[in-house]
Amino acid sequence: MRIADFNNANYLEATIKDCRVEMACKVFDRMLERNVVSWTSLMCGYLNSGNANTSLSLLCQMGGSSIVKPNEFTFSTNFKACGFIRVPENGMQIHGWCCKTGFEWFPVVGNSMIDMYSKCGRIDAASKVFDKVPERSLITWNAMIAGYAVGHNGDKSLDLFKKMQIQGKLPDEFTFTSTLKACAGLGDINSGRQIHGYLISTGFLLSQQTIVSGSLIDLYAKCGYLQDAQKIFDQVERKSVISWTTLVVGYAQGGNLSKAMESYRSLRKSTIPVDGFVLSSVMAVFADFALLQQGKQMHAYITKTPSGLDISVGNSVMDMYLKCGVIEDADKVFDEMPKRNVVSWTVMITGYGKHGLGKEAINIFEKMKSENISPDGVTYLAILSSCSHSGLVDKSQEYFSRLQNDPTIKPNVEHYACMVDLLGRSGHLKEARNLINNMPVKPNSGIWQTLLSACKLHKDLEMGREVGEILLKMDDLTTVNYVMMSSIYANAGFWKESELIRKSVKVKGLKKVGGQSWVEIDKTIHFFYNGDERHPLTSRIHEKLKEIEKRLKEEVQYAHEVRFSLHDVEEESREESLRVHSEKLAIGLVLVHNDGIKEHRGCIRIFKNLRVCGDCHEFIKGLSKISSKVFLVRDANRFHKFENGECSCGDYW
DNA sequence: ATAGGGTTAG
Repeated sequence: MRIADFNNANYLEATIKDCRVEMACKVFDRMLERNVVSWTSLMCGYLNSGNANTSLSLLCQMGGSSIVKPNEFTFSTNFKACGFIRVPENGMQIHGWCCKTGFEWFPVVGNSMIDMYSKCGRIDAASKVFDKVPERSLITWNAMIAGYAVGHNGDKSLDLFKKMQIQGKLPDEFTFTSTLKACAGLGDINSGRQIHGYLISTGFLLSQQTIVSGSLIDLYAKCGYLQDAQKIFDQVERKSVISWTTLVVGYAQGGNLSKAMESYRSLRKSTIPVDGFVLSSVMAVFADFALLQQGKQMHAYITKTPSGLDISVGNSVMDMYLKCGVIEDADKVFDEMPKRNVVSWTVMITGYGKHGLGKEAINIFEKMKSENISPDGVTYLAILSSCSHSGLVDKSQEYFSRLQNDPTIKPNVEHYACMVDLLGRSGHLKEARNLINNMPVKPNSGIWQTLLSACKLHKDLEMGREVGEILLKMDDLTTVNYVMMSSIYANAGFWKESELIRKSVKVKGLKKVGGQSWVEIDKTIHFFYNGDERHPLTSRIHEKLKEIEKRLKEEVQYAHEVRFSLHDVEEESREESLRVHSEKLAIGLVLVHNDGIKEHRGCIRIFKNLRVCGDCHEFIKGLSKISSKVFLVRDANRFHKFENGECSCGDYW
């Protein structure tokens, strides 16, 4: 078992390994004479069983000894330990120790330091070490190229790849896999194809087929060339579960659900056992598509399979239940997990937040401490957005200052965007603007979009104009940016400007994502576009919707008015809103289907890829009242639970 | 006893 696999290994295996280390430790304790080799061996033992912390504390003990001194083997082992558990602070200390003792000039030490800093996300520190290495071996180059590739500096990986060849170093299969990863990250299919060519001509594609093909599958899949990915996959003689996972994820991320499932089924038919990686990947597909029945079925399978105990698998099951709107089942999985990590807690906080259960999300956040798990950047994002979904302004400011005072986390633009959103929609536009101006990170187009939608909500034409200009300079390809600007002008009565902007969208030929909703009935998923008439029951659906609208007008004074939602980041265009929105069609189908059934249990679950519009929101509210049914709608942003004429979002979304 | 590569969950 490689160290990197440990997190996902099942517990039985880990325990066996642990027992061996325990025995080794007893032997070590009874040794009369312990030299640097016995110390280092023990550290390696712990590290290989995933216990990096123990290795580091042994190094500490060694530091207090005047008899044995660490050597280059000891240091590189512990750099690996630091990289494994991502503790750059410890790594830097050991780095200093190496400098004092002169070990920094040993090739192994330099190489492992580059790797350590890269794995800890300190890419600048890694490159400083790289620059100082007196004699760069192939391993040195590879470590640095890999560091850049995983750290989203793919262009630098490719630069180094060229440089090393100029200096006469021949790349090997390690170099190729890292540069392929760089290409995949950059979406640079041309460089990727070139490297594919090298791999064929150098023979590495055949000699290292399984791993190298894995990188190629990932490259083609990430760049959207699924046919090429499939072709490579088909040619691999000894397919590994990794190749399979890469392909499944590739199809899923390309939106091709049926191909993703087809690949997974072919893995199950093969003799290769599934692992935690592929299980959590497939479960994530069910979560995103809200396929509750299939998710449940797989959950049942997971409980019978060894890797079902992996934390990441449990986390993905929880996330699936939450994204399907079944909080109770997620709770149960969470409570019964044998071990939880920071992701487990974050999944729960995010899930509760999206259901508008801000106070419960806060409870979960505070409970983390009892298990000695510290929040990370994503956890803070989860709690901030939970507060935001529930309108808990004070609480979110409290958590934001906790985040700023947390020395282990650097707030990123997403954190600031969350605060800008909260300030902006509560009407503190100037403060929101100031926050952007004074934050230590570079604003992206997303944060300006957030501020712009707040300007629109509060009808601040002056700031809206200013922000719109900044935004369109950064991103003139996204339709919603124009739509928002146009409606800010329209709201202020500047019809000409408004129309001008709308026209420029048409001239540029920008496209937007179409609205799509779906519903699961008796294990079948029915998808609807806006104005979709493909469903065989379309005429009955339309009749049903008309009947409801008539009753709504009579009974709850529902007016077919188009109310602008707060975040119309994904607002559907005017033309589209004249057609029947997809969520109404999905609801219509459920009601038509239910006509033949006397009793139906539970709530009706609808899913949508964009945000629900104001009109549909009012419609479902009214429908929940006159029908005495509960509707749970997951849109792109959060859940809306419609019950007795009211929505859990409090009309504020 | 040591250093570099393909996949996963928020």
